Amino acid sequence: MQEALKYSRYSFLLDRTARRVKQYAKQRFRELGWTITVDQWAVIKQLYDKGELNQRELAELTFKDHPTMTRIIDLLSTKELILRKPHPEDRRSFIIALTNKGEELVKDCLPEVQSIRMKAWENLSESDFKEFKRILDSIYDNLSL
Amino acid sequence: MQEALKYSRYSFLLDRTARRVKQYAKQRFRELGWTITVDQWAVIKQLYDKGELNQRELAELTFKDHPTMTRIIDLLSTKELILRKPHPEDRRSFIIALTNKGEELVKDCLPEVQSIRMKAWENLSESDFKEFKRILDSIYDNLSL
DNA sequence: CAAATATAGTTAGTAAAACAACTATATTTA
DNA sequence: TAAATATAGTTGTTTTACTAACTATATTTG
Repeated sequence: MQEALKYSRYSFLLDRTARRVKQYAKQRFRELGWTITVDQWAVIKQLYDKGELNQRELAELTFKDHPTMTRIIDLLSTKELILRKPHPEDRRSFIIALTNKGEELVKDCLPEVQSIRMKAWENLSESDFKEFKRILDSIYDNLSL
Repeated sequence: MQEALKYSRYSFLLDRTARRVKQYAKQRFRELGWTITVDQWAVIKQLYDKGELNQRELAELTFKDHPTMTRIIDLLSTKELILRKPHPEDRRSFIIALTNKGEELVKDCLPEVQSIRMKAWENLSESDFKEFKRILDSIYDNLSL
């Protein structure tokens, strides 16, 4: 089965490219003197877009698991970019809110993040984007539980 | 600039899908009772295909950095799947070789790994694969240093 | 209502990624 | 040849991923 060998390569390409994208963003973040990581950015960006959320909601939106989210939240709290507020009706839960400092940071960084993201997409078209999304979603769904 | 917002999504999709692919393979490895990780597999598969290599060559082939390779090699050595042999002409370097046990493991696992890899590709075509590869390579190159 | 179950979040362990700083050895060049 | 530079690999630190096991609180059900 020659096909198997060939399609086995997609996972390598996928992993390699995903790591490069993250590495590139991480490096630019560093160069710009930002003290947050790319994954931390994803969280505060969600809070900026959607407003206050609990940890479960943040985990679902960013496709991270709960322990990972706990730790990212811990780090963002230490940096005083977000705040854990007790949930008024559910004592198991926290409401996560951006601080003023966190909101300022998102506003300041947003244009630069967009240009970092655009960089990867140079020389690619609108229809490439659609194809790419379709194929990624298909892979994702094929492996869903 | 509406485009920036939209293309910012590709990195999320990419990261999410790459993680799912790795997670799926990891879970299948577990279910099959295999004691190696997906990244460890990538290393012993290279050795199986290409024969003895040094750590630098393995790092380049798998697109991992040297510290990461050192640690994967350490783990595979502990499991006695590979062997670090001194390089006859360069005392800084090691030659990494599969043990018999390592070679047996690759032979035993290969068909199942291929079927794990094929699973992701269900409902996708030959030309999808070409498009996918082209776009991933383009992103990778756009972000190269 | 009490017991069983589900949910929100945390902690612990292992693996991996990225970076910096390091040791040891080779190679280049002044 | 001695000094400078390059290369192979290691170690330490931080962050993230995933799993399992855990605490505390809510909800369901018998």
